[in-house]
Amino acid sequence: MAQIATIKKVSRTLIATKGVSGLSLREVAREMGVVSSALYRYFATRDDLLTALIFDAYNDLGASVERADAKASSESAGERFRITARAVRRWARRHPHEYGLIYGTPVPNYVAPVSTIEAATRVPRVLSKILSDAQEAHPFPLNVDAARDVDQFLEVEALEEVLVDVPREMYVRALMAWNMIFGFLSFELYGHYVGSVKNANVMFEKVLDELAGLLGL
Amino acid sequence: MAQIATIKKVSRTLIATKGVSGLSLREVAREMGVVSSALYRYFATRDDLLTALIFDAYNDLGASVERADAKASSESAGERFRITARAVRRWARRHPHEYGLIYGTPVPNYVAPVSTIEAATRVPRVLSKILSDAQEAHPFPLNVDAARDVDQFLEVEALEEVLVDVPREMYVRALMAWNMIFGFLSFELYGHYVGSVKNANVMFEKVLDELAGLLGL
DNA sequence: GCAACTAAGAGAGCGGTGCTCTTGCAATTG
DNA sequence: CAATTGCAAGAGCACCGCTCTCTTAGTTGC
Repeated sequence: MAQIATIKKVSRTLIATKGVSGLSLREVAREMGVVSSALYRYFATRDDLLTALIFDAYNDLGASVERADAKASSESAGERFRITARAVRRWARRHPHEYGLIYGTPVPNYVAPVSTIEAATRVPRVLSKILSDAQEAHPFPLNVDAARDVDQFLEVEALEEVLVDVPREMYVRALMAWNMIFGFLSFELYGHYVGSVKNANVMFEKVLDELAGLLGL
Repeated sequence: MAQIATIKKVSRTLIATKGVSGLSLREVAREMGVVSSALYRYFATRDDLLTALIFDAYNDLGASVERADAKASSESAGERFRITARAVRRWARRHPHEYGLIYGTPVPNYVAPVSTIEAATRVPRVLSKILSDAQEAHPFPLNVDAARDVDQFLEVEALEEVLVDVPREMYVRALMAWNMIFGFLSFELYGHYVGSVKNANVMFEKVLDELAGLLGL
């Protein structure tokens, strides 16, 4: 196996057990039976390795969600929304540290490269497709006022690339739903539901119900 | 000044400039003109120092929000909700790294002590009071079904201590609103709105409008 | 078939980290 | 005055990211 792939694989298992702050190049090297300086031939810095892992995590999550939606193509829009949202959650719970890598506190001075941004839109794209399909099937009565000034605070040109065929009236709620899903997972994974939510599975379904209502699904 | 207070103060300025991962006991000691081992008399470990800072951050945020709500006591419930939510956001934007300390990726193996949990409920308590006041003033028509099985997935006994006089029918939406506010801030502060939201001030107001609608405010 | 080049790891070392343990000093107390 | 206590200093351990030079193994070109 190419060394780069091995390094990333070992790093992922290390992150899975000790968290991202517990990832050290020296330990990766030790695990590989190689001296630490050898790794610098493949990753100039620890942050470069993290960037590669972030990129992979976005794509892994994106692929999982795309797969889930593809399998649910015959379902109703509301069901597809729930299925894909559950796929996001399942991935997050299975890879909590990789989730933290992409949706937790960013490493200081980290600037996402363009390729990462691209990978990060895969989940929103899936949710967007469901919205536009639903809107096409039976249009949801929308408040036209909501579309008037969205270009004042949203990057409509960029959003149109992701929210294809989604009416502008829905942009705010669509962003909210996206945000709510990941906000929920952060709260769940980071322990903010301890003492208030005892069955996150059920609570998540309730949240999905509310979001579906908000989105007219 | 007591050494403990000095250590925390220096730590806070250090965190503000270099982030939480950039906080080192040795640098704190250097800044104080003292040798690093001296600090271990006051904090047995770096994590203990962080725990103290987390506790302070929760209380600082809680006090800010309580103050904002107290000043808005004559306003309508909807306005109070917006004012306190804005206070949360203002605090988060002014103390992004302390925000990360409490709502970002937790340090591995970290377990919040009871005192911290108590401090963490100050914001929810304020939001809850607004809800119960509004419900008292003019009751919001609630779906009684929503109250039926909440004890199946929520810690109703513990929640009743915080959500005082808030009808159970609203528990899910109340938790969602709380979660949405912090989810929004995490997205805003951690750069997930780059490329989609260009004016977070306005977007936040739109989100508050939606949440107010959801809560009947 | 041999020389030249290249890819990849070894090893030493720098300055940094959290943390421990022993030592020394100074103030306070009995 | 003697004893105790509080507090900081200093040395040192094992780890970290990262840099630099050196050696080895393999490949290429003639």
